[in-house]
Amino acid sequence: MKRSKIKSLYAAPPVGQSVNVMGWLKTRRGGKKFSFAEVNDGSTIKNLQIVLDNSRFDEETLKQLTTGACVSITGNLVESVGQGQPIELHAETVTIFGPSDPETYPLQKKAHSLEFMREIAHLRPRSTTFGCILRLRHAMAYGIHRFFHEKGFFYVHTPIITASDCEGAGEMFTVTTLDLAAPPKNKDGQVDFSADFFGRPAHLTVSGQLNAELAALALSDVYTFGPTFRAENSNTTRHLAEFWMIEPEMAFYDLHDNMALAEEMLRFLIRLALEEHYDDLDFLCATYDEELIPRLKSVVESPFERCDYTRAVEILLHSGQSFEFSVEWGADLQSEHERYLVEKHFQKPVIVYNYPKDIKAFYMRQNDDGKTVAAMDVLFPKVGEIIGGSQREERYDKLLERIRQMGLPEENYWWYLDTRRFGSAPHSGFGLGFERLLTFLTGMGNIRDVIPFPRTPGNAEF
RNA sequence: GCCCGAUUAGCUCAGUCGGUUAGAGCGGCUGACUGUUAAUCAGUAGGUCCUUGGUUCGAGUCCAAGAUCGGGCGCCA
Repeated sequence: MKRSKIKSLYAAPPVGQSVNVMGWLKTRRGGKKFSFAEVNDGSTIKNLQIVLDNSRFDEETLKQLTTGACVSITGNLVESVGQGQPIELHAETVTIFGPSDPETYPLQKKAHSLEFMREIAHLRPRSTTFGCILRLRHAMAYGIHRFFHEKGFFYVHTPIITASDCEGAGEMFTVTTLDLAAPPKNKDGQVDFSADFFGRPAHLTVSGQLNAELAALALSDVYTFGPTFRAENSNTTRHLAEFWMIEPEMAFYDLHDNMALAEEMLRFLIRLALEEHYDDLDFLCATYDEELIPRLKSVVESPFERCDYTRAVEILLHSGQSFEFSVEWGADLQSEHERYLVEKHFQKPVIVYNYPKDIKAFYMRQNDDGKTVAAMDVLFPKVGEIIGGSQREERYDKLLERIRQMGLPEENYWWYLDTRRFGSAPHSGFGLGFERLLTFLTGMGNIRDVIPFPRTPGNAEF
């Protein structure tokens, strides 16, 4: 018999028919005559209740129906007599694929702390919470491709291994095949990377942006969506050493077009989650954060605030709030400042734009005022900065000037500068941190709980 | 990297002023129960009190160092 997924049984119950389900037991309740088990196969948050007439099964089989066991059950699907579920399966045959010793299986039929589940990351996909998160993570990945595809964007694959440091800042992981115990040295005693695999120093990418720009200056609208790596010693609930980033890059977009696209995408994705994955969100809302669904709805329903940096500074200076870090034109906004703007002053997502040029990257387009660049950050409640982007500097001379001013190795950027020498075009783009989006969407307080296998300083288990 | 806090049973935690035999709930196991919903009821097992050193007649409790975890900040997405 063909196996049915539980999601499809709930969607269109074949009541009165014989069906087969396969999955993992969440719990079993035993009685003298009947036993009740709940099986979950991950296709949906919902479990299917299995009813077993104890007299039909040998004791050994019933004994092996423990929390965590993997089973295949065939039987008659019927409308449930009991309250709490519309349908249930009256078991006729039971096969135990993988028993699970209840004394040592770490996931019990009770709530566990998120901290504990991080320690059992190899088993936490079996938990209800992580099942929700993995389904939502998929939904957002799919939604991102769908959003861009429907707008005529092309998905480009930018390299994971790179010899350039995109922003001239940020610690990178080195990629090498040299013998670390005895690397070849040159005359000056430095490691001789000409003997390395790539014949030069190589790193894991911190951003696909520069490569995406190359594609945008041919295909007009493109995006990358891939893993990125930062070797920063960041110990927060918002940072990972390995994370996924979505980076669209669009020719002929100015900063305001860029902001409009970012807003449209975020609202599209959150609406998608609310419409198609309400079950999962509802569980997370009830379990972890009762404000979750209202917050998601408010983002979908009300437009984001636009606020230029200079005005943001004015608002903060006149806020009457005392901040740990003082507010001053020219300094970057601190977390506490961003939080005030989003959560207190505007009470909705805010896009801050036109930042002082000295605190932003070399590739951002200089504004006519000579002081600011066409940068923008999308700030969300609870999670803070979720997107950073800009209109790119398309003028060769201005770009080269910034590279030199910032002391970057000009020779590394010859190919990037070439795009400004041949058919340069105004263009813009941004980077969305995938896990930050998921942190916001799921209401999880820690970014380590929205990625299957988090990599952070000192932690690469699993 | 900086600043706080925590670490006691499988999990979540309590443990008073330093005192003799370290507790609870949940989970597990055993049994009872005619359809249960994180079932209920009864019983039962389960401990390197993070590690090392120190103070003390005596340390889960006080002190120091270290480890690990958590939160905040910085860097950013």
